[in-house]
Amino acid sequence: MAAIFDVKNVNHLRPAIPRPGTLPSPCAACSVRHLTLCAALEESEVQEVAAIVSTLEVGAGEPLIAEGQPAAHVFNVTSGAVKIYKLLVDGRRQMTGFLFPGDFLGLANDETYAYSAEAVTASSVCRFPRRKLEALLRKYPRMERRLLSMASHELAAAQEQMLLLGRKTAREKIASFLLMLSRRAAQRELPDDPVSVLMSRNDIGDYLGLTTETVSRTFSDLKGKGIIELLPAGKVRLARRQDLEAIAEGA
Amino acid sequence: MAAIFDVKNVNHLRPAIPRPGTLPSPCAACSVRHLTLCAALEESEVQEVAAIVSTLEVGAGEPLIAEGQPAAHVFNVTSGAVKIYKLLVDGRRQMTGFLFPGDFLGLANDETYAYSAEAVTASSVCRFPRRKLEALLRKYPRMERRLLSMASHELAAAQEQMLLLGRKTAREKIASFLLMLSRRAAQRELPDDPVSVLMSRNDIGDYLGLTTETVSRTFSDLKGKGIIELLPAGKVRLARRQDLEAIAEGA
DNA sequence: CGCTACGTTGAGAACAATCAACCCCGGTGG
DNA sequence: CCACCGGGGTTGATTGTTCTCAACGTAGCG
Repeated sequence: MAAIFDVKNVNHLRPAIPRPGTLPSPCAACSVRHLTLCAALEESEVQEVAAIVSTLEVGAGEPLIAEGQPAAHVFNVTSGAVKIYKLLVDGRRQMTGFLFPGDFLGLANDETYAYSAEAVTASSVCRFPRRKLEALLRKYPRMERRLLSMASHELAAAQEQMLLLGRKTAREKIASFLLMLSRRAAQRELPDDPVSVLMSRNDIGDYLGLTTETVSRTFSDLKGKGIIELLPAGKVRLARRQDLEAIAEGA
Repeated sequence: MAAIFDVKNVNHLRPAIPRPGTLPSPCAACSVRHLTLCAALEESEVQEVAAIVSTLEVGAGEPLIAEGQPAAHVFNVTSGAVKIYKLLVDGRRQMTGFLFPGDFLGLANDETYAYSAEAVTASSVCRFPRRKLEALLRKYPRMERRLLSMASHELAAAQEQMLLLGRKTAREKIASFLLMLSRRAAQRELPDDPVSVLMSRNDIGDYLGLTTETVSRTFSDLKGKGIIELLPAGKVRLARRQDLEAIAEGA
């Protein structure tokens, strides 16, 4: 339990390619640009972004930001998977999101982060100093508009998640979760039917407001009914997607 | 139960002052401007906003927007209280927010609203045609920045609410709810200690992921312990705010 | 004056949490 | 090489918080 609090030290973040001076623009080859903030920019403008970002690699389980820390940076996930969460004083945890390539994190109202973030699997992120990004946003209103659009999308997702947390049963939550993963994989042109579930049962529980045991039991139950199949390496086949969708919507 | 579905017809929205031609600028006297989108604007620019808004009055319980409808307008609450919510197919409802003067609603990614909204008490709202507002945002980037700031604030609130829904007990939820109402009243310079709880037990339940009965029981319980006092007209005195805060945070 | 909507309280049921045992796997060190 | 350990996952038994069903009180309104 104590381990969840070990999110203070963010010093083990390492630059991806530790060869200053020989760095090619990390943005030029960015494979998720069409999904991110930078989708709003012309090729030439991307250069300016490249000038202010650092690319970082984070190992599985390593912290990226911690709730309450000064919000100095904004991040963009470029590979892997990141989880963001909030804690109660006694250690209860609520995952507020899983982030995949193209998703951003670190927007803050006041001067500190409102949540913690840590890598689920080995991941890379690009990091923008907040001040410099703000300057860039002022220069390129299209970029700001893009950010607003992304935030508004996040807001809609958050409301969907509130519906799930407040009103869905364990079964409905798991069904919704698998479909969400599948849809997001599809958006990124990754396999969406045997869908890859990278996070632990415990992480899933903390995302859905359930315990590990209930998550595990519910997976088994859905498997028993032939609605899903549990494959090796965390893959899940959505054998009867229609049924899964009906369950997710509360039918 | 069927009644919750009667949110289709939004034709009973009435202009506040049905005397076209003699309308004074509704924005000039706007008492919540410092809390809204328009906080970003100069006096002269507010004129341009005034040119595109309509002011509407909505009676208690009347719908404002319905999930799935074409998202033609964005709204700003100027008086009263509005609830926004999502429904499951069988009628289960999750309130995703209570809105007070200065709050906005109607941001949409795609072309339809992601949630329904209805007045809790008699309220007034100002309504922006979405297209025209977008044009204005393009013209005044400060306004767009203000909107981003409001959206990002909403996002933080949504994450806090996810923590509540997924991980707090009934007691903690009610304590958090009362403190939230108190804080928001204070922001608006309204009485924040005997705090005014305008919504029904059922609405509160649908906001906190509880049933009416549990909400009622939990209020009674907190009253029994001397932590709150239930006064007439839906007022609640936070007799021991410290304790309430400790409960809300899970201590 | 009776109706309906809302709130409160009680009794019992149910879903998910808790406590606990066990398995499997990968890593480590004897 | 294998025994040990720890983390993650599964399953079982039991508990408990919240839901459900039900009754009743009260206030507002036609």
